[in-house]
Amino acid sequence: MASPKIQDEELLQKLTGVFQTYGYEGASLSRIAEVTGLQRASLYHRFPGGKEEMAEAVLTRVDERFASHVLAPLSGSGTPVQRVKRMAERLSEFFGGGQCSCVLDSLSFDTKYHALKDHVAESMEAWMGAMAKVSQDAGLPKKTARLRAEDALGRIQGALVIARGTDDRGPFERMIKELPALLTTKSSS
Amino acid sequence: MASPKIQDEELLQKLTGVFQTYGYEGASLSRIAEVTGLQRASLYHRFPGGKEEMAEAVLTRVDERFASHVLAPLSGSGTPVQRVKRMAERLSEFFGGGQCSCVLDSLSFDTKYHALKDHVAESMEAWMGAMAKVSQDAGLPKKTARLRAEDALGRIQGALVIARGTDDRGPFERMIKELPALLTTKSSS
DNA sequence: GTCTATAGCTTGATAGAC
DNA sequence: GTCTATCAAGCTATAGAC
Repeated sequence: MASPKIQDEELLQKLTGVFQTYGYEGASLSRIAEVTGLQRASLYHRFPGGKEEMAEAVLTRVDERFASHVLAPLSGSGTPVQRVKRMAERLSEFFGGGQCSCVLDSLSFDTKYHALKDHVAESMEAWMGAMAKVSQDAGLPKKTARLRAEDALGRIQGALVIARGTDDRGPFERMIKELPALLTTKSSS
Repeated sequence: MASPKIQDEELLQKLTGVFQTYGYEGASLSRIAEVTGLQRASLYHRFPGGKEEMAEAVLTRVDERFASHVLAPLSGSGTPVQRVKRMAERLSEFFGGGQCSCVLDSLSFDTKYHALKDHVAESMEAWMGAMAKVSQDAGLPKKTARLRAEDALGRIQGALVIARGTDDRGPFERMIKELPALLTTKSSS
């Protein structure tokens, strides 16, 4: 065929959804084929490395979208508080107001592919680094900023776990509102 | 045989470890057989309902151990702050200082067994309820206490996700220290 | 209560036609 | 680039001996 049945971007988007919802082991090729509309053999044409390559591609795309869409406002214009507020808005969009799980959670359980866990660790590190930076911009000491960034990532991940477990997105929404103060005020809100 | 090759308590303990580490789909019967020392057929004798029953049994045991070991101090003697401190100690023990994942996370991803997610929701609710109660004992208004309990569960789950993802248990340890203030002080610490 | 053996299905992955 | 057909291996689950 001249053009693919499904474009890379849409393919990766659907792949991400499957890994978010079912985790690595639960994301069977049959399920992926069903969701994407491609047969298993076609998936191997797009990802010769199989499921491992699919998961890596998903993490890489999430890194990129996170950097360019969610974290970008952190190093943009405005006061640190304003920047974190924009980041929090993007974050909420990214996770569908809390109804989507994070692949850094769903893909961090043990599998036979060790490289996956390493990638997850790097993604978390990058995420925390960006948040620590804006926290420093807000005038917090370096070490304090780092701790706040760790707190922030923890709250985000925790709120997503609660949302998935209880179908209550309230905690996620509150966390989004509290994020600016958490990352920028000198004494915890 | 007169007595089982492995006692119920130890069997459930090992089962819990497998579900924590690999999630529901990743917890294959081969792996469970290997870890427990029982053959697959023997596992079906102990759990006629198969893997679904094993996961349910794990959640039920976690509920019990949580209630009797971790949450019990919350309704015990002492000031609310002292009670939360004891709970936090037990919590840290329970999760090996952060190196174990929580089955409420690992078992909350979509599977074909819907009842699992319902059980997870109930367990989270019970956990939050116990924490909200001690928070009320500390003098916080009912609604505030509930929000603090949601925050607390979120921080715990988030810290465990970070620990699994980055192999850094620092955030977990800090969270443990901050838990008493989070649940008992009138304005967030 | 545990075992060996096995059934039947699903998995991840490959070969080759179009 | 996608497909049908196929493979070996893994999976959950069961039957029946001891």
